[in-house]
Amino acid sequence: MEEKKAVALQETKNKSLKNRKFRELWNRPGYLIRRLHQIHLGLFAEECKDEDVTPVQFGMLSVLASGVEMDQLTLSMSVGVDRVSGADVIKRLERRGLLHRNRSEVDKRARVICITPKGAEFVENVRPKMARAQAKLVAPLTEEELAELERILKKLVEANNDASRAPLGVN
Amino acid sequence: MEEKKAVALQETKNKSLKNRKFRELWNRPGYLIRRLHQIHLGLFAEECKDEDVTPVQFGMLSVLASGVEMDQLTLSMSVGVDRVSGADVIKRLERRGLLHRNRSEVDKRARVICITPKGAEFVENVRPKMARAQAKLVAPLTEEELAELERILKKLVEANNDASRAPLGVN
DNA sequence: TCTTTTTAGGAAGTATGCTACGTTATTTTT
DNA sequence: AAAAATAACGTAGCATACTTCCTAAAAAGA
Repeated sequence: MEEKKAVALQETKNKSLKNRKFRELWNRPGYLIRRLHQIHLGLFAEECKDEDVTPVQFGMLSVLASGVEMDQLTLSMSVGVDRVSGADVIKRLERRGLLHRNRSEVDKRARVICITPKGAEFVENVRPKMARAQAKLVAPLTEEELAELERILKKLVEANNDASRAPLGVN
Repeated sequence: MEEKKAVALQETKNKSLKNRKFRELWNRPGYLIRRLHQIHLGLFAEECKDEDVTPVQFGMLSVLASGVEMDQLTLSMSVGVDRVSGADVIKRLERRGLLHRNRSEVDKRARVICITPKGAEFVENVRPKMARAQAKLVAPLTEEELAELERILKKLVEANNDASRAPLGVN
């Protein structure tokens, strides 16, 4: 009983501690992550302004660039967006002639997505620009900090994967 | 001349190293950050499903909750979104009666935003849920890892602030 | 004072990223 | 084989988050 009380008290303490800690926007991890996401979008857009492409669009194309074919859902999941968002992105990429959406012979519900030669060329063209955006994003860090950041981010994404609305590896 | 050549060679090496490093989605910091951002949105939505509020909406309200008044631009910048996105969010919050948009007497262009009693109550109601979402997001980390993550994120956001499309402290 | 520039906001357009609902096709269960 | 569950996709709707172009007001400079 005594122990239980002590635990409850400790939990209350932790809770109010966290409430205090997260009181300012600047101390909320979620806020910092949102800001960094915005910054990456900005850097990516700047590097790729001639190509007019977004990180998600490039992500999809670079998955397809190895020559694999897959349905819309698999493709969406492999870049970590939900089915509907993915379908939108795919539609826009099709409109630009960077990929094909073929009806599957095996499964009449599915659309099989494959990259076009134009799309493959596009990927190789954009890849160095994407890499520059990534490099700029983490440029302020030392090598040790970058390694630590990547380790922690991967840990968080792996551990919380099911909390996302577009969890990976579900299908 | 020899030195210049060496430097150029080194740069080429670094570049191809980075190209190789960022080849897989999973090793792109921008990708990991986007995923973690999604995860936070998911956790926040889960905690606040009864209230139907987003992190940005809550961010705005919690800035206003101290009783300050400000124009739309200042408010938008203080939570790190651009003018237009901010105006949209403010419109929705006004529709729900959580804040007022009054024409400024001093500057006839500006709208002065202030929180309503209902809005203030809302903030206090939601604050613990927001804190729980933050806590869940970083729950997989040790205290040392959390401290390191926050330090690195702040460093990145500060250093890259101007790269964002909604830089802070500009106005 | 008058002109120029800057600033606050509105409106329209686009992309990402969801939820919810419906349709059709496939798979599983009975 | 028929019924039920599941799965892939489509459509509609909403929120965030930008861009660009516009108007009107304020500030700065000549």
